Amino acid sequence: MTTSGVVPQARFSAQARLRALQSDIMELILERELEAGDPLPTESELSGALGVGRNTLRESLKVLQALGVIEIRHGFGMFVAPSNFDALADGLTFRGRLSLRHQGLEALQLVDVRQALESGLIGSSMDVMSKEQLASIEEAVKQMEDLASAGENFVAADAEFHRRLFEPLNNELLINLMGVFWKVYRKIHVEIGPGNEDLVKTAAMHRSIYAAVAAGDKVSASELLNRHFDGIRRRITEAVED
Amino acid sequence: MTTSGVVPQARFSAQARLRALQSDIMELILERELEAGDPLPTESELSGALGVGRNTLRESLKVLQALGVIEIRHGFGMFVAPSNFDALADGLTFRGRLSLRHQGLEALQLVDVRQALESGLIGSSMDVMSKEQLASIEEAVKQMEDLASAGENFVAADAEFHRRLFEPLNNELLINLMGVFWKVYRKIHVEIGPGNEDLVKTAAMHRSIYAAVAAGDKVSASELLNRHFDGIRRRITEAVED
DNA sequence: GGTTATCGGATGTAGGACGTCCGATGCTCG
DNA sequence: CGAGCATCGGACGTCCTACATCCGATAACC
Repeated sequence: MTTSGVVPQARFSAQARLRALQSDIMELILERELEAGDPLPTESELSGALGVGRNTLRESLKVLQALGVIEIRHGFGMFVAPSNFDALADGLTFRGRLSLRHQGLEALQLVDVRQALESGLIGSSMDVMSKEQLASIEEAVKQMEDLASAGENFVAADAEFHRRLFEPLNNELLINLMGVFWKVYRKIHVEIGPGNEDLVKTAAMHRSIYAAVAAGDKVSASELLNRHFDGIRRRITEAVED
Repeated sequence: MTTSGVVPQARFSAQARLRALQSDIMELILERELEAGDPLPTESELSGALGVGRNTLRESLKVLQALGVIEIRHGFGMFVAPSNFDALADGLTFRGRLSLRHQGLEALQLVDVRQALESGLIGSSMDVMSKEQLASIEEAVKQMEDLASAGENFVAADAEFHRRLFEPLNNELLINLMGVFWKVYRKIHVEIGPGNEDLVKTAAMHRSIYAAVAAGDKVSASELLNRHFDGIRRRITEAVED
C-alpha cells in the first residue's frame, strides 16, 4: 500500500467525475458572468483551480468545445462560444448511417421530426414574413430550377430554401436544428446514392410550396410540405430495401 | 529545421485534424460493420492504427462518448453505444442558463421548438395510440393531481405525461429530443425559482389535455397544448424581467 | 513610419509511468 | 464437487514532462 497522505475520492466512477468536471467548468463560466466571446482562464490555471491534471482537464474541454460551449483557438486561448451544433450533427449522422444498414429506422425518425417542425411552424413563419424574405425564398426556388434544368444536383440550394422558409421566426435554435438535419440527410443522401430522383420534379414541388406561401395559404403550404417529406421518406425506404 | 523524414500534415488547423480523427474513428466503425454493443479496438491499437498519440486519441474518444457514439467502460473496453443524448442536454442547458441573464432568448426559442413538435405531432400520435397507452397517460395526470393537492412539485410527473403522450409514435429520436428539452427546462426552472405557479391549475390544464386526447379531438388537443406552452413562455418572460 | 524579426505565452502532440477498475483464471475450503 | 475468494492480466484513468506549433505583441530594422 502506497496510499500515504490524502486519498482521492476514489469511490466514484470515472465517467461521473468527468461529467462533474465539465459541469464545474460551465459553473465557473456562469459564476464569473462571462459572456459569449469572453476569454476563459488558461489550461494551466483551470487545471490548478479545479485540482486535476492538464490532460484530464483537456478531455473535458474538448467535449465542451464539441458541444459548442467553448471555442478553443490554438496558441491564443479559450473563449465562451456563440453557438455551434456541428458536433451534434456528426453524432446524428453517424447514427443515421448506422441505422441505414438495418431498416433505416433512425433516418426515418429524423425525417419525422423535421416534418413536424417544418409543417408545424410554417404558419407562424408566414405570419411574420416580410416581402424581402419572401423574395429571397423565390430566389432559392429559381436557383433550384436552374440547376435542375442543367441536370446538376442542388442540395445546397434546397437547404437554403428551407432555411429561408423559417428565417422570419428569428429562432436560432430552430435554424441550427434544421441545419443539423440537413447535414445528416445530405450525408445519408450520398450513402443511398443519387437514385432515380427527378430533379425537375423536385424543383417544381418547391415552386408550388413557394406559391402557397406567397398566396398566404397556410393550409396548403403545410400540406405541400407534408407531401414533400412523404417523398423523402419513400426514397429512404426504397434505398434500404436493396 | 528538424523535419527529417516524414513531415506531418502541418498545414491544417488543429481543430480540423481533431474532427478528422473523430470521423476516422466513426468511419472505422462503419467499415468494420460494428453494431451497437460491439467492442472497439483498444486505445493502444487505435492509437497505432490512426497514427496519433494516445493522448490525442483519447480527446477524440471522449468527444465521441459525449456525442453518444461510443461507450467507455473503465477497465473493460470501449463499445459502440446504443443512444445517449445527455451531453447534448448539458450543452443546451448551459446555453439556456447563459441566455437567461439577458432576455432569455434561447430559453424561449427552446419552448418554441418544443411547442412545434408537440402540438404538431399530437395528431399523429393519437392515430396510433392504444388503449393501454391512453390509460398510462391518465395515470400520469392523476399523479400530478395528487402531488398538486399535496402542495408538492411534480416536474417528474409532468415530464412523464408528455413523454407518454408521444410514446405511441415509436420515435426514439423525438423522445430523446423532448427529454433534452425537459432536462433543460427543469434546470432553468430551478434557476428562475418556484415563482408563483399554481400547481392545481397546471394539473387541471393537463387533465383537460388528456380529456381532448381521450375524446379523439385532435384540434382541441393541439390547441390546449399551445395554450399550455403560452403559459410556460409567460413564466420565463416574467422571471427575466426582474 | 511601415515592415519585419523576435519573443512570450497558450494550445497541440507525444510518450511514459503509475493508479484504478473489471473480468477471468485458478486456488482453497466446506 | 461446487461455491467462494485471491490473484492476475489487460484496459481505461490520471498525471507529468518535454517539445512542437501557433498567435499576438513588442521591438528592432530599413
